[in-house]
Amino acid sequence: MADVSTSTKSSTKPWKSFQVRKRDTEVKRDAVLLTAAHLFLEQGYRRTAMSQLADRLKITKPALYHYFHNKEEIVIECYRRGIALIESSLQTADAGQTCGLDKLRVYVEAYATAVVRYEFGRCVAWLDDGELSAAAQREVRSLKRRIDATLRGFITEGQRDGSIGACDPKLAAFAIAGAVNWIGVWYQPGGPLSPEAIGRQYAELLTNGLRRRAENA
Amino acid sequence: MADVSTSTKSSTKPWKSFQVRKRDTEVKRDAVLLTAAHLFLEQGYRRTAMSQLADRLKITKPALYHYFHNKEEIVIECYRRGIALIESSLQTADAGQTCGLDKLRVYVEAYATAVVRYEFGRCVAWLDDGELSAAAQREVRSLKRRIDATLRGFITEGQRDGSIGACDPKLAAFAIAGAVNWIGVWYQPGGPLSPEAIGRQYAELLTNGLRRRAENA
Amino acid sequence: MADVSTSTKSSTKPWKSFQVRKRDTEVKRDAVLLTAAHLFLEQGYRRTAMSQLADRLKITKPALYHYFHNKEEIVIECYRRGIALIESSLQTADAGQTCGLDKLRVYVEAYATAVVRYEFGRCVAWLDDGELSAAAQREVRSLKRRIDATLRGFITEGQRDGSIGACDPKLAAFAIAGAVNWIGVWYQPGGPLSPEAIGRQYAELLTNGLRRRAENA
Amino acid sequence: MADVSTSTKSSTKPWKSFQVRKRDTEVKRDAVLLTAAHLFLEQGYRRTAMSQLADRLKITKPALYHYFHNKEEIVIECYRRGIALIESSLQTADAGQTCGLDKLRVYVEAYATAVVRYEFGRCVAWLDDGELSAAAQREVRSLKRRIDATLRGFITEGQRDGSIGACDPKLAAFAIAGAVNWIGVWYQPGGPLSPEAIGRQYAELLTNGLRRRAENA
DNA sequence: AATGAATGAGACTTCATTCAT
DNA sequence: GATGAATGAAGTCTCATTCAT
Repeated sequence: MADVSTSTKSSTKPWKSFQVRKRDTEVKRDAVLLTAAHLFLEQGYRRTAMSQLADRLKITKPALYHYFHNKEEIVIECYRRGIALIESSLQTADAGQTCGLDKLRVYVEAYATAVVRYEFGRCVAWLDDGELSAAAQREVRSLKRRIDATLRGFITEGQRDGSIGACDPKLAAFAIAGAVNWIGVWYQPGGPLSPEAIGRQYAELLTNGLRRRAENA
Repeated sequence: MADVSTSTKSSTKPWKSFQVRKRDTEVKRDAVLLTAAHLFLEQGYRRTAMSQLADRLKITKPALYHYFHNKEEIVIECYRRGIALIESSLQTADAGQTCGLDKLRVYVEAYATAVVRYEFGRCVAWLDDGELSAAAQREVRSLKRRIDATLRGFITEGQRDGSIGACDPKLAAFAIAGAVNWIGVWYQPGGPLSPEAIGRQYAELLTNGLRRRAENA
Repeated sequence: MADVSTSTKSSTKPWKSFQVRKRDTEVKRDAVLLTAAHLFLEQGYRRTAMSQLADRLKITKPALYHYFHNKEEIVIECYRRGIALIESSLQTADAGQTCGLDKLRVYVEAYATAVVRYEFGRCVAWLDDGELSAAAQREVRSLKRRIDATLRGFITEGQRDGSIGACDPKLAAFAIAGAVNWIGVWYQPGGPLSPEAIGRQYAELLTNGLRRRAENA
Repeated sequence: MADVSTSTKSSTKPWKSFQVRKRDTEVKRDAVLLTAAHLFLEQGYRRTAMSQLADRLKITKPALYHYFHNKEEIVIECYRRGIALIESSLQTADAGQTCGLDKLRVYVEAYATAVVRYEFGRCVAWLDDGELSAAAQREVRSLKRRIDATLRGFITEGQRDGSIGACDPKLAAFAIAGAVNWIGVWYQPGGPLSPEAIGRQYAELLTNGLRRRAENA
């Protein structure tokens, strides 16, 4: 922020242009969201006080209200970003697989990788949407239901095409989603494993299980 | 309430014996805990107000403080009961299996069944221990660590004895624990599946995976 | 409160009976309302802070919330009491007059007297109902409309029976209601004139005007 | 906005002359005051936020502070304009009447007409001067006292010259002022009655009353 | 054992106002 | 002159907890 003058292209103007200021605002909104996501993941939505958030950002409490109307709007935006990130991650996942089990594996890998990689993804996965207003809940639950439906769909498909054994698709989908969502509880950025590695192992475990397989271990 | 003495069956004693009174107290403490567990699971610890708990029990708020010193003591006791229930469930699980994979399967089945069956088990699995005091956290985390260690131990053992394929034991244990703990999020008593059935399926899925197996599907 | 023991009938009981305690609560609720009415009339609803109210009552702020759910509930109750007092005052007013002008005079006298006599009446007359929630506004405006309709009705009746001269009944009703409602602005209890005297003079002025009349001055 | 110079008619001058600029400023100050008066009358001084005022004027909040030092200065200026308008209306009223009653009638008509006609007049009549600082209050109350004194003076004069009957001049003045001030509560510009018509009827009612008079009905 | 009343700490939010540009 | 950003003070309300009875 100190060397803003050097970062603007035209050095002829003595004050920040609208563009720059608007960009600044966006940057700060993003900073608020990211810090909030961290705090929410650390402590939960309820226990995170606006003053804490303000302190960590080194701004005053009312300044937060410059960027967001209220506390809930902040979580909702975290959710929205997470939903978008997860959805775009999942879109790449449904192509080019031949059987239900393979589709499932690719899908789970994409989902798990997104949850690991993105703070906002972890918010969607882990935060308790019971805190949200009815309207906001609908938005979030719609995504979750879609993911759940996709999981069940692949499982049923796999059972039909013989790639997946007998099981209750509902229960299996719950187990898979649970394992992935739980990542939000333990994952700390900076560990030795890359998001992709974690995603791959999760997908492997949840589709093929732990048992050693003769053919493709 | 003034003439309680007349309402007891044995009119030989002018007031309830200590024994009876103590038993009454125990019964009420239990009722408090169970109701609290339900509320905590429904809404989370933070969002559950003491007044809500009192209302649902149809007693007054200060009466709660007769049975427990404070709100935290209530969760801690929920945790304790859950820990005890889970541990006793797990104790039966390590006997008579020959390979790591089998031990793991039996253990996971016992763990999942306990989480499904007991409200207090679900509290341990699902409630955020970040709400607890440092001392209480240690207690809870000790159990969780023990479970985690056992899971990892079985996985490593299975990898040594050839029953389990290559994978990161830490990650696999996280995935398993996550899937099971997540049960607290979706499980509602009264569904069509028994706790045992759910436990069995979870264990099956998390150890053998979804892939159809030629030999023993 | 110090001599409560002497005010309870049966001195045999060492603690206040439920009855007494309940009565105490009612007394305090009333005290809150009356103090609130005074403050609202002095400063308006908005400018009156709950802390001010608490201070004047020599209790703490949250104690107020023991008696009323929120600030609005307090004004609403002031309004309700005022409405009841005014309505019962007005009920005695419609009997035994022969012409519209006389009915009007008696009615205005009753209304003005009620506004002077009762703090809560002045609240209804003077407080800005724009502060209230939609539901509460309906309640208040219903009364005001009823009063307005009655005034207009008497005026039209008087014009038909010849006791009242030509004028716009709507405008006349506004003028009368305005004069009476304005009492809330200037009236201070403890002045030399009794509420009845003020009511009588208001009614006289607003119906017969100031002009000296030969026949019955 | 950057090329304002090109949009002015006389392109001979590179920037607006002081005169023009001063006039612009005056125009905008006036716009602020009028909009503020409307908002204050609709919602009261307290409930009207500076941001609301800025929004309705389609300018930013700090821009308001270019024209006025603070919120209070805005109301005070509304009051001042209202006072001026009312006073000049009243000055025309004391001429050429022979008895106290007639003087009163003409005065009341002028007062009522001014309150109806001018937003700022209604501000003086209706706004609660309790919001103002001590200094500002003195200014406003001085006007109100003057009006009150004049009303009382005419009433006493009328009682001496026989045109007005027996009554408490103080009370009568209150009633008259109240009826007129209350206009601010219900009057909406654009109704069927002209300000003059309303003023005349008010004056008639408040001096001669409603009773039909044989001689000059 | 149990109650109604009360409290202190702290949460979220609003708003008039000012600052740097 | 005007803007976006920021602030301090204050307000309403919640809630775990305690006191006197």
